[in-house]
Amino acid sequence: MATTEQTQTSRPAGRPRSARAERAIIEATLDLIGETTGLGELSIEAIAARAGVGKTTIYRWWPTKEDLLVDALATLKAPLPPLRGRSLREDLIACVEVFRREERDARTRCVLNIAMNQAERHPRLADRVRQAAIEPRRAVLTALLRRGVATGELRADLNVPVALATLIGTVVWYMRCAEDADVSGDLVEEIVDQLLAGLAPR
Amino acid sequence: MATTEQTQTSRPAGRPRSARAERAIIEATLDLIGETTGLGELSIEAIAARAGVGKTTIYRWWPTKEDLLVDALATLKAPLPPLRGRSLREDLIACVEVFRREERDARTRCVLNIAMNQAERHPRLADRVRQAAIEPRRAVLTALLRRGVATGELRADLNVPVALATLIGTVVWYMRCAEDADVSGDLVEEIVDQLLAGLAPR
Amino acid sequence: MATTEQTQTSRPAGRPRSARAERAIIEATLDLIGETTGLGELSIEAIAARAGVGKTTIYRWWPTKEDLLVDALATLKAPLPPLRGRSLREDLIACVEVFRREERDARTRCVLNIAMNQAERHPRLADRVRQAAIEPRRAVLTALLRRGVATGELRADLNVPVALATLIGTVVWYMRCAEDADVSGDLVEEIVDQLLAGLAPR
Amino acid sequence: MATTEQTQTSRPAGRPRSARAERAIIEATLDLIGETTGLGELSIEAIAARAGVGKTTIYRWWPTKEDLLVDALATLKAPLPPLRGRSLREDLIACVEVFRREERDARTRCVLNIAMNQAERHPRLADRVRQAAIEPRRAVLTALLRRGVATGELRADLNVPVALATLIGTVVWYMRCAEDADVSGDLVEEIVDQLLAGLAPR
DNA sequence: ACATAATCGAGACGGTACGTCCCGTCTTGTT
DNA sequence: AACAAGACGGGACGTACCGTCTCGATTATGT
Repeated sequence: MATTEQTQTSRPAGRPRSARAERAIIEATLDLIGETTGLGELSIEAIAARAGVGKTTIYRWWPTKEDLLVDALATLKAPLPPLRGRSLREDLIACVEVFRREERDARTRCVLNIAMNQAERHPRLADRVRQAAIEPRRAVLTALLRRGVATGELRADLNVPVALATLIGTVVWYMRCAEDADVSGDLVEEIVDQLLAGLAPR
Repeated sequence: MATTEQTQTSRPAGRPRSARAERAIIEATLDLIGETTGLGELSIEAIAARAGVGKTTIYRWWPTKEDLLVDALATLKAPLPPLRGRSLREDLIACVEVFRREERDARTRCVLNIAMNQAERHPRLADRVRQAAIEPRRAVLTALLRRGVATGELRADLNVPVALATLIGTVVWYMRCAEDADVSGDLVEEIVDQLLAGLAPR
Repeated sequence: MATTEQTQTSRPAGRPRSARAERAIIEATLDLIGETTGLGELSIEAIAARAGVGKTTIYRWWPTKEDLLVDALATLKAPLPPLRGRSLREDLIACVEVFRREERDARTRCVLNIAMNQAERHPRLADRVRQAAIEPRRAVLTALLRRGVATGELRADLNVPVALATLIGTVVWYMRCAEDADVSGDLVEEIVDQLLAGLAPR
Repeated sequence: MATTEQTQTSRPAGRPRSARAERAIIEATLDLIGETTGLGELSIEAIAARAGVGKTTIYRWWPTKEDLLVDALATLKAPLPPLRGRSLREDLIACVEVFRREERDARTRCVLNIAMNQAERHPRLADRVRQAAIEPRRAVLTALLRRGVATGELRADLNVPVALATLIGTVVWYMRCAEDADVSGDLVEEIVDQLLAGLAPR
């Protein structure tokens, strides 16, 4: 058959993209976004310098800063919630724990920053981040809460989205705006318990 | 008593500071921070242009961008929570309502952005914003919750800071990250009721 | 007879102009123009500071920089050529000597700078300077040369303006552009003698 | 021998310097210095604007304004004095004619301005200008005068530098300070003739 | 092996905003 | 009034990055 054709993936000829450069760029982006306050302060020049790469190489593959960020943040995808235990309470605590731990790392914290603050300025970016980072956790928690309703652990008329927002919102607010901005594992349990108290049937 | 004029301390000589310029600068800053993604993208040049003012006049009074922002955001201080009604539920709803409404305006929303996201980058600014914008509301809500405990409307072992974070955090998270990022007044009631259900004695 | 009224010249009421300030301003202007490269670098701010005077006081009396310079340079008027001796040669040497000495002082040198270089840019200023500073010397020298023609010391068909330009031009060029930019009194004599040799009858 | 290509030393990597930009900058500088009164009024911003160039590009190659001026004025180097004729008189006239013509152009006139007036303020610049623009002419004229001495057309004890200053100084002074500041070709001849009359042997 | 081609780094390009300095104007209270 | 003090709107300074553009050098593929 033919000439340049390969069985499946015919490479287009020419020097192939450097995996090393790509990794270095993503890594440098994550480092710098963690030290930065917004897209405006994240400088391509600085990324290139830290990655030991020409600016051209960045612009060749990511036309806009958003594109680069989307790819970079995607790699943080998280270990995702963990395996589950046997009771609703236990599982909820485990889920929230993951959230709590991620909030302590500057890199992953900025994912939430973007999701929460950049919706108007960078809707495409915020959407992608929400899709990649928030949605999976929401799905897991939603399933969990629904299961609780099914098993009778939670009351039947539960507003699941509100319950979900309560769980996450409380932790996030506490960690970011409380006087003692630190949240211990114990506090997570307390939060979950309080929620459960309010949502129990009767 | 007398007038506001002072008897002794004469003004320091020279043309006095222009109130008009100061107002215009603060106003321009608020306009632009509302259209911006972070301190880095807020350009003094743009503020000066929009305010119809020389850059010098800005730098004369606010050495750093932070200083300017602190003063600008201070003017948003908010009408603050409203007068109170007669039941705990009613008052909580009123308080949260204020929060909800402020979250709809880009200008005031960015106050929270700073308080929640800039703590590491601009600690001085974040602290001042928290002090000026968050603390008063926290105080009011805390008093409200304590009153609820006193009157027996809330259970005695209530963890007040957690309850407070739940109230605010739920609303903020809902408005910023929920699928349908809009929150109606009804939803506010639902959130408060759910909280009360969990916190009621017994 | 009234109070503040004077016999003849009724002063216009209000605080009288400060002679001290005027002197200080003129003096400061001369100091600074001597350290400067052109009107553009002569700063009113600097003059006011050095004179210990408010900028207003300068602008009140001299609408433009040119006006101030004209007044300032006028005070340099020079002792003008000296008394004269008994021979043409002696008098010419005396005249040129004055020129030579003035060229050594930065303040008076700048008078010539303006006369020679600023004609296009500041015609009004250059004209006034020429009128005040150059013209008198030209008149004296011209009279001198004419007398020489009359007494038969110089040839009858002498082109007086050219002879004059030769005398002054040679000294100026020598002092400003020669390798050893210094001109001794002996050299002045040599220049005059050479001119006389070329202009002698026959 | 071979081509102008060099075998070993490869270019230093990176985009090469733009000849177009360099030319435009030099040209703009000359235009503007011709409309200006001194270094202080020559604004880099204006040069960049007129040249259609970023300020960076100027600062990259010329750290100071002086450096830029030196390079710019060097390009005016002049067609230099012309080929020579057969008599001393004819050659002197030709030389002075060049001088006269250059004094009519604002661009080249400012070369002399700098050489004559900026020695104290910008010694480096004045020196370079003298070296590049004055010295060659001085050399040619000096040779011419020495030849005249050798051929007996001029007297043996001639002070060459003084004679040279007389030639140039007379023309310059005449053109810059005489009442009718214009100098015709005829006048040049008259000046040369007068000089020769004074310098002829006996 | 060798032309072809797409990559890479380096770095110059035309720009924008920075924060500073000084301009010339203005607006005070004091003399 | 005239004065000093000094704030005002404006504009150029020299620096740091922006995102684009040219380079020579490198590294693969397809004859």
